[in-house]
Amino acid sequence: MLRLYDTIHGEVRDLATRDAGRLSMYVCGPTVDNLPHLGHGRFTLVWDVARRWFTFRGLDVHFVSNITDIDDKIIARAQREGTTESVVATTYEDQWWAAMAAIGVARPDDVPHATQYVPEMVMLIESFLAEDIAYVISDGVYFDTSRVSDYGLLAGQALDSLRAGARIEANEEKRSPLDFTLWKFAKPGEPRWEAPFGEGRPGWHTECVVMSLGLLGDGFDLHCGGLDLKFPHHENERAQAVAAQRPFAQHWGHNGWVMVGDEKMSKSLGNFTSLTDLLEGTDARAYRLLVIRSHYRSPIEVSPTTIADAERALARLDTLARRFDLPALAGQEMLTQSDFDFTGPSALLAQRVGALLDEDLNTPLAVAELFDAVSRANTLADQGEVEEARDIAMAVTVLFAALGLSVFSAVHDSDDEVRELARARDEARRAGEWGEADRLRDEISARGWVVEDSAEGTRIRRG
RNA sequence: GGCGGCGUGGCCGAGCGGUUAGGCAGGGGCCUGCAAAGCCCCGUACUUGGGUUCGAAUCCCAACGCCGCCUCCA
Repeated sequence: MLRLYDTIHGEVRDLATRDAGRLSMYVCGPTVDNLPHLGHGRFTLVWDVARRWFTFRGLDVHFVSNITDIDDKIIARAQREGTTESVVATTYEDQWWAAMAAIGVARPDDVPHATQYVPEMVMLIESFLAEDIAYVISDGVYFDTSRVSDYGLLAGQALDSLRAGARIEANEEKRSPLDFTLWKFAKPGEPRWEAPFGEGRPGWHTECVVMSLGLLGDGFDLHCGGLDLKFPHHENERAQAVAAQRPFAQHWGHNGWVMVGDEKMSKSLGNFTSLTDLLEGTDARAYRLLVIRSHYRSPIEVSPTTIADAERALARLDTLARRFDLPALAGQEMLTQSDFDFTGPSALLAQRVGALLDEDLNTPLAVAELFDAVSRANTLADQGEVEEARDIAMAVTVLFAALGLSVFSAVHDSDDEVRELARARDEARRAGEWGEADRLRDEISARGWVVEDSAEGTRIRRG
């Protein structure tokens, strides 16, 4: 049984599914008003890993993640840049998918866009107005939070306590500072949709309820997002579902933050905060390894140091793949356990790693287990137990691939020139001309390559 | 003010009552013509002060420090 921490209950619980063998999962996606940042990278990686693991374990996962393509920030950017909202949204959505592809996050099964669901949202808001659960004031339509008796469930605080902590609200017309926008009336020049209660655009919280329920249906299984979305976003989504008398997500998952060292976060300091920047010049797999090396609910430190650390750890894995000539796995397509045959020494490994991941996705312990297995495989190979070693090494790459981390030989195509130098060096070595051999090695490394001598022959790899 | 989290060896990061986490970096060794890769060994860490316990990094209390949410945020 798969188990996962649930925010509402505050404990790890069985991830029971509404439909046997199927898991419906909604992850709040980005607002496309800017380049994706490291935090976006983390949440997408965390839930991509979860999705992949659930799939690996045999569940038929229906994974939905939205794109918020209309929002104040998008409007602001469009005005600032003298362009339209849809140009801004399209531009940054393209950047988003490019970054997702780069970090190996699989495409969701459905990608609802907020602007495609406006009529449904209008209907929902109308029904709230009809029952006085929502009310109209000068700048828009608001949701009356007092109408939901258990409001504050996700926040872990009662309505009164939340209200007491609310900051000074500029809008005096609201019944309560906690009441949130369902619909914003359009100001001159702003994009607008028709609605009986006035032209405007939907509020963010309304988008996600409508899209998640619309695509996954009542009482879907799992709703995920960053910890910061817990309140008010998820609280407000839930409040609307409750008010609409529709069973909502049965299980809530929230991932931890990305810490970027101190407050100094600038490209000039090499302290990149944009995912796009990070991906320039680093192996994207390093970020995934960094993410799975810690628990998804813990904060992680992302800095040039921790990324470089992960890159070196990755090299150790790639070296293993090179040693056994293992094929690269993972990518857009997801793996299923039933496609693999874990027998012999790898059976125990797969079983242990599986048990760890089944229990609230304990990726750090799973990774530790896998690194142990790397040592074991190398040791066995050193001792000549090649078959057994290969079996374990293979299982290591499969299990990493199950989490979306592709381990591969990284034998980049060296050019003819480098290959010729290597051949010349081999000849020199055969002739015992060590001075010449070393000189040739220097030439090879000056071109950015590393030569390795082994029983199986000379290998050239990227340094 | 309310709610919540965190402080682990040089760095990252698990563990959450008794066992070597793991990775990276560092030191020593084996292997190698020399390297690279790999393997072995090493550092003996848990903010502080009390307490509970046969036994605490792990539970309780307090203090200090850091962070998050209560406003848009992954």
